[in-house]
Formats: sequence, structure tokens, C-alpha cells
Amino acid sequence: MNVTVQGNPVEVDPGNTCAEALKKGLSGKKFKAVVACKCPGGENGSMLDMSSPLPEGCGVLEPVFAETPEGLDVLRHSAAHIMATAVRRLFPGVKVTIGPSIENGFYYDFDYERPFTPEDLEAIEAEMRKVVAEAQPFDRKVMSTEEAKKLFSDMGETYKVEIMEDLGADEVSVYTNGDFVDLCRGPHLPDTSKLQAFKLTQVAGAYWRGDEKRPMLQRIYGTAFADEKGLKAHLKWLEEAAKRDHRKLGTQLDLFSFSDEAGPGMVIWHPKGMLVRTILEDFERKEHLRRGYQIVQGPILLRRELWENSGHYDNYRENMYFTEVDEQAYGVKPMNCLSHMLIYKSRIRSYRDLPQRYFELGVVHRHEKSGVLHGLLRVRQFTQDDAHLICRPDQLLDEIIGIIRFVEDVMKIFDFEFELELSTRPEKSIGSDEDWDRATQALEEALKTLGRPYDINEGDGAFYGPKIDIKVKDALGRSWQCATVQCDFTLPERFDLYYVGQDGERHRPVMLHRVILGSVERFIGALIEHYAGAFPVWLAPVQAKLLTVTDAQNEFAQQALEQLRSAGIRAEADLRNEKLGYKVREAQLEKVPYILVIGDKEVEAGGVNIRLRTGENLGLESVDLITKRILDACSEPFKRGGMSYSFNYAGSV
RNA sequence: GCCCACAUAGCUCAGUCGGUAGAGCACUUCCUUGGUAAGGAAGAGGUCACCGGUUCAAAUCCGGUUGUGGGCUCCA
Repeated sequence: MNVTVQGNPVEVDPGNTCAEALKKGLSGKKFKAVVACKCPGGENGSMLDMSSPLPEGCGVLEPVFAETPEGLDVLRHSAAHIMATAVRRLFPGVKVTIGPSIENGFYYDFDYERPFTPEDLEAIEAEMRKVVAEAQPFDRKVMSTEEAKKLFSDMGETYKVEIMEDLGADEVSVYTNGDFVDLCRGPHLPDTSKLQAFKLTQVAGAYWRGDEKRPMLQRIYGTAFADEKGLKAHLKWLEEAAKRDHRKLGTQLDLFSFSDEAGPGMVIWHPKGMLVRTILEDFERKEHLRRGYQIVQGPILLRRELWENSGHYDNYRENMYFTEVDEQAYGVKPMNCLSHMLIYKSRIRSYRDLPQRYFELGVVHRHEKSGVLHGLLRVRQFTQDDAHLICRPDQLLDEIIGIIRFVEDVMKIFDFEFELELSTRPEKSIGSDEDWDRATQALEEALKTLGRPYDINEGDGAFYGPKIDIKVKDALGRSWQCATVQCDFTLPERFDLYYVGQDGERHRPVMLHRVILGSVERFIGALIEHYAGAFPVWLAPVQAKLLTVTDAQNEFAQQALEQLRSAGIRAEADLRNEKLGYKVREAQLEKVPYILVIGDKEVEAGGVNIRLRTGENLGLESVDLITKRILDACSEPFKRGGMSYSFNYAGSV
């Protein structure tokens, strides 16, 4: 029979393995880097072990190289098995559960009588190297589920038996390497020696099957790459990410802090951080007004009865703060929708009045579980750039498109890539099938109209309606959930919202909940990491810093400062009796975009010497020109989004 | 909330076998007037997160509480 390998027809015997066929089709050197193979025309078109016999009717056999995403997946999955092999050797009595490959690595969850320590991790890694040196072949066997259940229950591997019970299949595949047997779909490396570049990174607790009511297991995380170079690059990337940590930069740049006395999850904004925030919020107000939103504000405390009526008291109580004054109970708002609906209800609305778009920079409090708090990215008090759009059903599509376009425009300004996810009806939900279908269709149609790719999260919608989540990707490729658009049929019903139609009858509007940045706190946290603390000029708390060489230039520097400030530039002057090198160092560490040096030469020429925070020196320029240069740099990102913006935040922090 | 680890000056961190605390930066004062990432000297600054226990003696050992970090679950 004939098989095509990378375009080369190869003559093979019917009993040949995939490895034998690949070896014939590839040069010897290339073959070494193959970790598995694919038979696209075969029975299931899926990945195969190298030791598998050539599938029936397989015309094309594709090698899977270690450095490809699919190859890394195989490599990491095998690494998880190798880790389990080592753990079983070192810790008799340990029970294994599951060990998949994940982005950038792998993990395996174990059930053991005591927690693993960092020393254990070192020992496990050393033992893994032994298993690698032993070059144990990965051997695949298919057996009946019944047989496999007996095999694993004899070994005391109760978790594996549970997995098989849930699988409900007649047959399962089982992989053996050395004395380690694991229930696994595969495929795996030909043998353990193919794993060379790996490192165990951390131990952590994890619930069995992700369920907090089930036992807490111990998860060991590791990372593995096709070669040492890839591993080193990844470790370097981790270091770079740690340097960008917004919590660290928040302290270094004096933007914000947290305080034990104030309480966990409560941000204290310092002058520089608050200035960034103010600019961002003002930008949002202007953009919302420009796009036909109306700015509103509701109270932080609302009577408890209102929360009972909305369903929040029943469904969201454990996350809410309550207080009582004069025997009247109030709930602290975790969301902004209620007062927006009260505004809608404050008068009778005609079909001509719709859509109503209410925008609020709404301060909300959510009593999140203590373990989830994380810098600015997960806090208990935060400000949502929240809007509720109340519209007629026939307006739904246009409104959704408008929102996603808004998100696109805004993300362009920040140079953020983003991904879209559509979440559909969950099992526990309210509303009619008809409503759900219509809303889901509208969301999907909007996505299609915009021509952007999107993922579908089946059953991941809110209980009151389907939604689109927007995750932005930062400079390091990590994603953060920010914007979201949610359809809601419940609240208009519960609060009896209506409009008078052309027919003179009452009709039920649809409500859209949406945020663009998500929360101002989270977004700024993401921005800090995205820019590594070096804010673009329009957002930088200090845009220019004037440094004098000696105090002979102080008078000129004061004049230049006045000129910059009157042009709306946030400028400061460092007139201290310190050496220039020292002043430059401080300005660099503050990540000030324009460092303007003034010595005798500059005074004489009537200008400043420009040093950028990158270290680049642009030479001497008049104060007029540098003013224009800075203002141009401010509006540059807005041109990218087809917008314009004016600034006037002169002042000092 | 759960598992594990951690908590020392404003910041970053040392502190060995249990004997009442140290550095660098920052801060204050003085000297220094200098050209693109740290000029010099002196000074001030800590109830070693909090509560309890063991001990002649606790930053150090043990328990609890609070907070933080890494995960899990949840989420903007």
C-alpha cells in the first residue's frame, strides 16, 4: 500500500506502524523531532501514537513535530504522566486523578496524606529525570471499561474508577510506561526519553473536578518545551511579566495602595493614580455623550425591598453589603441597573423615546470571597463604566452592534487586541424560549455583521439572558475579562417596564446591560501591565519634567513650566540642588515621557534638551515646539480610533 | 470560602543554635553648583502584623486571629 508523508509517496507494508511509515517518508534528522502523527483521512482523523499500526485506509500521514502547538500538547501531556510516575515512586499510597496539558505547561492532581513541599518538588523533578533516562516506552492498550475498572480499583485508584463511571463508554484506552498505568486517551511520546526540557513550577490546592464541595487535591504545575531554548524563553517571559505586575508598579509609581486598616479589596487612590483615573473617566463621559448616551447617577444605598423585588436579595445576597438606619434596611448596590430602571419608570415612555441609554460611572460593592482578591484586578469596591440600554425588540440588533463598535474604537486607542465570546442559555435560567432565541440570535447576528471571529461558550450565559464577553489581550498575550454585553428579559418584567407603541398599547422593552472597560480599577490594572507602567502621553500623570543643571537656570525653567502648563500640559520642574544624573535617574524611574534638560546652553538658545523615557535624546528644541510635540503625542492614539480628543489637565501631582 | 506559603523601618530585604534589631534606597540637616540612571557627611526612623502559650529569656518555637502571595471555585 501507499501512504503520502509530507508530499512524498511511500511504499509501506500493511502491518507497518506509523513510526515506520514516517521514517521512510522523512529524512532521519527530521524524524527525531516527531512526537506523534495525524492521519487526516483515517477513521477519526485524530492524533495517533507513533507505535500505532497504520490505520485502515490511511492515505496521508502527517508528522506532528515537538515544537508545534499539537506537538507541545503531546509532550506536556506525557510530561504529566512522567511526573505521576515519579510521584508514585517517591510517595507510596498516593492516588492519581487527572493530569492534562495546559497553556504553557501541564499539571497533575494528586490525593496524598500530607501536602507537598518545595523540597518534594525538587525530589520529584530529580526522579522525573531518572524516568526520562530510563527511556520507558508509552504502551497503549484498549480494554473493556469493566476490565479497566477492575485494574484500577485493584490498584486503589478510586478516582480513575469514578472517571470511567462518568465516561459511560464500553471501551477505554490505558497507557503504561514502566510500572505506571494510567487511564488516558493519548496520544503520547514514543518513550519518556523524548522529554528533555521541563521544570516543575509550583504546588497548589485544587478541588476534585473543580467542585468546592469535593476533596481538596494537590496540584503540581510544571512546564515543558521542545528544547531548552524554548524553556528558557518561557522562564524569561515569566520574569518579564513579574516586572510588569501592576501591584509592584502601583507602589513604585505611587499610583495607589491597599491598607489593612481600610479593609481588604478596597483601593486607595494616590494623586498620580487618581489623575490617570480622572482622565480615563472624563474620556469615557465625552465618548458616551458623543454616542447618544445620557449620563446619570443613582444612590449607593437602596432600600432592601427593592433588592428583594429585583431578585438580587434571593440570588446575590451573600455578595452584598447591608446596613440599617432608623429601622430601615438598605442594601449597598452591587450593580447599577435598579436606579436606571427607576429613571426609565419616572415617566411614560413612547416607542419614539427608545432606545434610552443611561450611562453611569457606578461605584459598586461586592463582598467577594477573600481568596479571590487580587490587586486592582479583583476588588470589593469598584467603579463600573456601566450603561443600560432599554430598547424595543426591533432595535436590539443595532444597539448590540453599536456597543461592540464602541468597544472596538476604545480598544484601538489603548492598542489592545481582544477576543469575543458568546455565552448561551444555562441550565438554570428564567424567561421564555422565544425570548432566549431572539436575544441569542441578535447577539450572534451582531457578531456576524461585524465579521469578527468569536467563540461560543455553550450554557455559560447569565440566568437572565445570553451575553457577549470581550477579553482584551495585553502586550504579553495574557487576556483579561473587561467588556461585556448582556441581554436581560427578567428585570423589565419584574419592574414592569413598558413603552406605549404605535398601536397605543403597552409593550415590554428589552434591556441591555453593558460595560466597555468593565471596571475602571481592573482596566487600569490591565493598562499598567500592558504598558509596563509607561503610560501613553495622554494618560501619563506627569507628561514632562524640566530638569535644571544648576540653579542658574531656575528662572528660565519656571518660565518654561508656565508656558507648558498654560498649553494644558502636565509638567513639573525639578529645581533641587542635585546633580543632573540624579534628576535624570529619578525622572526615568517615574517613566515620565519627556525629560527636558535645561543648562546654560539651552537658556542661551531659549529651548530645552529633550530626552525620552526610552533613553533616546532628541536634542535641543524651543519651548513652542516641544509643546506642540507633546500635544501631538496626546492625540496620536485617537487618530488610530478615528476620534479626536482635547486635553486640559495641567497641574501637578 | 478551601489548600499551601509568607508577614522585620516609607520601599527592597538581611537577621545563623531562642539572649530585647541591621543594610541599601527614601526622609531631615550640612557640605557640594554639577551636562543625561545614584557626589559626600551626619541625623532621625521599628511594640519585629495582632492575641495567647512554652521558656529565666521569643522577631526566632507552638496555637489562634488578621492581612498578603500562588492556586482552586467564583467574577467586572
